[in-house]
Amino acid sequence: MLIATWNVNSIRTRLSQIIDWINQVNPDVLCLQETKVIDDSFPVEPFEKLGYSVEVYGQKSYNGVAIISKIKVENVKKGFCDCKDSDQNIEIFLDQKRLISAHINGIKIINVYVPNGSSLESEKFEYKINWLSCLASFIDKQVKKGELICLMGDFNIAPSNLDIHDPIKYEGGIMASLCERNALNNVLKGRLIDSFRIFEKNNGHWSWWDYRNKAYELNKGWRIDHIYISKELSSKLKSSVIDSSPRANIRPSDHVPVMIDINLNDINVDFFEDEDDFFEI
DNA sequence: ATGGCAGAAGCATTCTGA
Repeated sequence: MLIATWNVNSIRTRLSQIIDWINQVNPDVLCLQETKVIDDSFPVEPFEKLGYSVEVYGQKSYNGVAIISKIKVENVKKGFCDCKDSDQNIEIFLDQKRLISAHINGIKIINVYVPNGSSLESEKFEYKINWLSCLASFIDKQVKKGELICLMGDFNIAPSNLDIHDPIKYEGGIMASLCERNALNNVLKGRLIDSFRIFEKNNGHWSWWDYRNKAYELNKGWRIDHIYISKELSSKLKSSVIDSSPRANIRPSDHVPVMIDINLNDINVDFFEDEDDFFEI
């Protein structure tokens, strides 16, 4: 089962590139961020023609997430709908469409577009940290329900200095601060694993290059797009890779796809047994 | 140290992103 995530920076501008990439890679599930369209304007037909169903949660101009899947999608949820008793007031998160989740093949697929935060002094930074706190509550709930989780998307955080081309220059700044890394680790709590780091321990692997200053030509990138999986899934993981090739396209997104290949042959049975246990509680 | 590039809205220029 191939599961991918890609911040496409406008679904309408990037549509043909996304279709080309799907035809090359043939993912089972593709999670998109920064679609930048209201749901009625999302171009669903090109995906449906290729045998995919499309679930969208978007808004005008900014943000917007979508799940595109060849496998049956169930129990679609939009936003932090399961966080009512957390210590966060989720009302402030309702107008920014940044999270969509669903069950696919017995796995809870959670697609996120984490706020950028602008700078550490900004009000947007506080929003980012609060948003991540709410995400932590959301994940806590899923774990308590016994879900197997695949949490992916644009996190706008480099988890370690290995994930920045020049960690000295950017140390402590936006996307690299201890505050953001702590907030991310509070989401993961050790129970969700960075799939990419299971296979690759070295630096030099980027998922985003700034449009400015010839960042791509100079390979000055960051790894800020991630796929986190439940510990229980890690032994089933066959690969986790970043496909940097679409960054060389004409008019590319500034992000590239990240994907995992996971062997689900013997997972569903275990999962549904666990689910029965859960419902008896 | 600073500015730089891209997309949306909408028609000149501003806002936002990372």
